[in-house]
Amino acid sequence: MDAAPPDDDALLYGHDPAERIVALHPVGPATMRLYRRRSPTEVTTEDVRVHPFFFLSDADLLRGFPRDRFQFQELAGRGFFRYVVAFPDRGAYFDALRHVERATETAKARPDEVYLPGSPEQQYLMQTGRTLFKGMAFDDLVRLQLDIEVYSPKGFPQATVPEHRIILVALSDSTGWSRLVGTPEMTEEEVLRETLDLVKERDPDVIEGHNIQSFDFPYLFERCRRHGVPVDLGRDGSPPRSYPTSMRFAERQVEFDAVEIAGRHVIDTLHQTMAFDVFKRDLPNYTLKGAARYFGFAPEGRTYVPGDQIAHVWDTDPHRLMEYAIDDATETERLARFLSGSTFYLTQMVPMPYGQAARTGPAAKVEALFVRGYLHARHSLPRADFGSQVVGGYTDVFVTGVVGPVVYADVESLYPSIMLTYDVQPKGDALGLFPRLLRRLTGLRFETKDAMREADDAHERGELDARQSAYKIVINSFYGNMGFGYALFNDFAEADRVAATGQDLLRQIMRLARAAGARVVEVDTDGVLFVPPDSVVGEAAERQFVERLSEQMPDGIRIGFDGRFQRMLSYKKKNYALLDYDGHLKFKGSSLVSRSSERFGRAFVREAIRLLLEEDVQGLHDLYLEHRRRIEAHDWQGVESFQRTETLKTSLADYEQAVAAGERTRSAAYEVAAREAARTGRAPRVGDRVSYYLGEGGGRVFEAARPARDWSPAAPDESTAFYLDRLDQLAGRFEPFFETPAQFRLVFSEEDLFGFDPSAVRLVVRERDPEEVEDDVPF
DNA sequence: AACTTTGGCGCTCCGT
DNA sequence: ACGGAGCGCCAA
Repeated sequence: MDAAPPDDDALLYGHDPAERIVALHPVGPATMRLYRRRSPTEVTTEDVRVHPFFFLSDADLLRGFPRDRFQFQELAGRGFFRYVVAFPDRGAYFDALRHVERATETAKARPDEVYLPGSPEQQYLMQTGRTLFKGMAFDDLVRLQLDIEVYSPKGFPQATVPEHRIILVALSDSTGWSRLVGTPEMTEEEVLRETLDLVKERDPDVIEGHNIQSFDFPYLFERCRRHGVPVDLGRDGSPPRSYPTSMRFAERQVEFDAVEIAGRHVIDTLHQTMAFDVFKRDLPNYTLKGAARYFGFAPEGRTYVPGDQIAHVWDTDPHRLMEYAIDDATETERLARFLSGSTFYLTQMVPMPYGQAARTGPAAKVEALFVRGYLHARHSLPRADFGSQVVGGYTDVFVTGVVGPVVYADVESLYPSIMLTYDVQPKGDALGLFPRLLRRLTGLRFETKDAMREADDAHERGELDARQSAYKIVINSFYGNMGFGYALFNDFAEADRVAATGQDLLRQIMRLARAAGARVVEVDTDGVLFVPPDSVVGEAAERQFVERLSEQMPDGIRIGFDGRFQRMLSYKKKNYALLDYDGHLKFKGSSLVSRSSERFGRAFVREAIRLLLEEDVQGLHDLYLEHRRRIEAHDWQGVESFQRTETLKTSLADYEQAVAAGERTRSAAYEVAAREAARTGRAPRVGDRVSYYLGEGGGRVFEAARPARDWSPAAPDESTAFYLDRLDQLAGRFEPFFETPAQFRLVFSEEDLFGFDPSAVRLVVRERDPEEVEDDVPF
């Protein structure tokens, strides 16, 4: 089977036949340039006329605006946005927006009587029903990787410091080509000119780099500006454009100036890595090397050069730095190949340029699909409802302590299944696109997964996997979109109905499992962890047990077997550890594995849990004493062992303002960042990570905190008292696992006047009866 | 300007 | 000493 997706579904893949547009960008007030791939190397251009447009609630709002400067059409249906208004050029478009703004007399820049469907490119794709990359496979793209090396003898490289300069640029592309630019004899200007010439010569569709948006590109452009080298990287010879934007990865926000290059796409593998980790929560860090090692993409025996030694290595052994740079480019290519497949396939569905699809969240993509569908049907659009969703997933824990064996069963695609089975549809969706799209996407995903299973070529399997995960992303976003306050097609009551039905189903599963003799340990949203009845022994029997549960579910709801474990340490809701049959421990929840804990603390908790699972009381006591000893002796691997690292969520100015207003209290990370900024003159950015430790001298944490890099093993000045407290605090988590608090204290203390006797200590399992909470379901 | 949701735990600060 | 509030990180 061809890895290219179907293109016969207008709703999903647009209304035009396959045409292989790889890029587009506005070139005038009323034109858009299309870049079409004709062959692996030939890209043709074509200028087309565009009509910037918006949706409007009331035609009267344009009364008095010159009639020859716009066209409008009344849309069908009783939606809120009942008119679509198109303009001959972007000047008229913006004039009209200002006109409407005045007419509505609101101070807001965007009166809510207008709906603006995205960037010019997105508008073009929406109104023509086109998509990018149609009929293409991922490998049809030419992707170029770029990695710069900067000479900065001391301190962080800064483009504005004259003596910091670009010495080396590694370039490679997806055809296997690669090149290094830079020798000790070359001037920076020569390096810059050759780099730009090579990029233009390779004519890539996509430029990729790790942190390229915030480091490589801004740095490169600034140095070019200083040398008067024109940055004509656009396919039309235009310079890059940039605009401030931000991306969110779960709780983390990253702000940067997004770079756009005419006719090409810019993909930052740092962002892709962070997006990946939102689901995995497993990466050691987000550096190129860290991510490459995690995924197994590091070239065998690759060269490593620590950042602060780049200048030194360049002076003494330039070839080593060259190997290092090309290894970086290789890793970037592998990372991008692995991480961008699903976005590539999303771009074939959603009317958005590739770079935009990589930057926006899933809700924006679902909305774009809906708006294109409604525009094509010439149907009016609903308005976003005010309010919020109330109901969420059901979570509870009934057993704490060490139990086993344990089986995890979950409802497959819980929310999508509910939405399909119970005919969920947001109230604004007059055309019924929601169920149609959901059904079609689900069908395509199953087809793709089937094809993936049958594919014998690993490469083809990879492509199909990327495609099915693109479907999955969109499918799962349908639910989130309904509960999103700014979504046109939101419906909080309907979102609540989905969540409440999910709760209902989960309680049903619990009852069935208990009735069949299982002990339910913990439930969370769509899955149940339970100890199977004594009669169920071995994987085959366990699977059969789950299958019987599944058979008792309503049609359309399937329960899957999602794992089996030797033992489990159940702590609290959403917090537990699982020991699989290979002896691997898996941790869940922030109280056991949070990255905000110090490394030594995480290691302590990990080892303690392993010992608890083995019921090794003597081992626990020894472990505790060993950690105490190390803290008292300053016996660390380095400051990394006990530093805390936090992400700055707001600017220092906003933080100070919030503190002054009494909206929040002072916090160590911001205080350390502020002191550092005052010292170095370099203001920290939102999303920056700050590492600090607690110095001796006491006081509140935010007062005693010191920058991690100031710590020296030669003169260790961390607060031993604080870290001993910290150890006890962490040990305190284990108290409920012991028969009595006194027994717990015996294990986690130094008092062994009469010697430590583990036989006096007993671990317990505490159990609560689920019936007592099984009240009526809210609906 | 852009923005998916609710549920949960632990740490820190600060007022009482 | 205790408990609420804010925040960061995590599960799904």
